[in-house]
Amino acid sequence: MSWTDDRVELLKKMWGEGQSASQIAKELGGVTRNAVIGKVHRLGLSNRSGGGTSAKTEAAKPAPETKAAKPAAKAKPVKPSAPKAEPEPEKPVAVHVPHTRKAIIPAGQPLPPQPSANEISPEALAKVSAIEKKAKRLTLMELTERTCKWPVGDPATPDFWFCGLPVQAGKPYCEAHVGVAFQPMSSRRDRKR
DNA sequence: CCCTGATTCGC
DNA sequence: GCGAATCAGG
Repeated sequence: MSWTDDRVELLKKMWGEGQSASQIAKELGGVTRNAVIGKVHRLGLSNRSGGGTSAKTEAAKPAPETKAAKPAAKAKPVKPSAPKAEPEPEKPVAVHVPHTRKAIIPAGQPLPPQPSANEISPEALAKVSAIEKKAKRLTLMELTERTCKWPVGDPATPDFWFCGLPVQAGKPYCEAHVGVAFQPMSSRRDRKR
């Protein structure tokens, strides 16, 4: 397969839409994701401009050493990683409070934040509902590093299970559940005084 | 282990 | 120009 004008155009389009290289390669057919990435670079649109997703602006390497001489001493340049001060409220796994049970939470204690009690995008919820039909229904011990750890059901009930669908990129949940687990930010100023 | 993009280099 | 192999990371 060659990069016809048509295919290049589709490549540009999909890349602009934030599609992954593998996705694009699959769509195009006859090429691998490497080919796509290589082409993207050659086209000079390596950076997804326009406020895309994670735009990696890799700083220029001070020493573009050749591959021939790279023993093991990896000169680590300075890492100007800005200190992220994001108080992201990560929800602990398996701490979902069963609404039906009554004696698990000590009396007088404030309830831990429940994700389901929040106002989540209806679309995200629908996505979750849909995804839960396909869930693998894993038990706690079946969970691995790459299975979605989203709990479903009442922990005090036989039909309690974890989503178990493949997670993505180090996140604890699958794509759908990440959507509801990590709230952007909202409905926090109800503490209006 | 799955995925992602980035880079290199023989072709 | 092309893309597999490799690198680097989530």
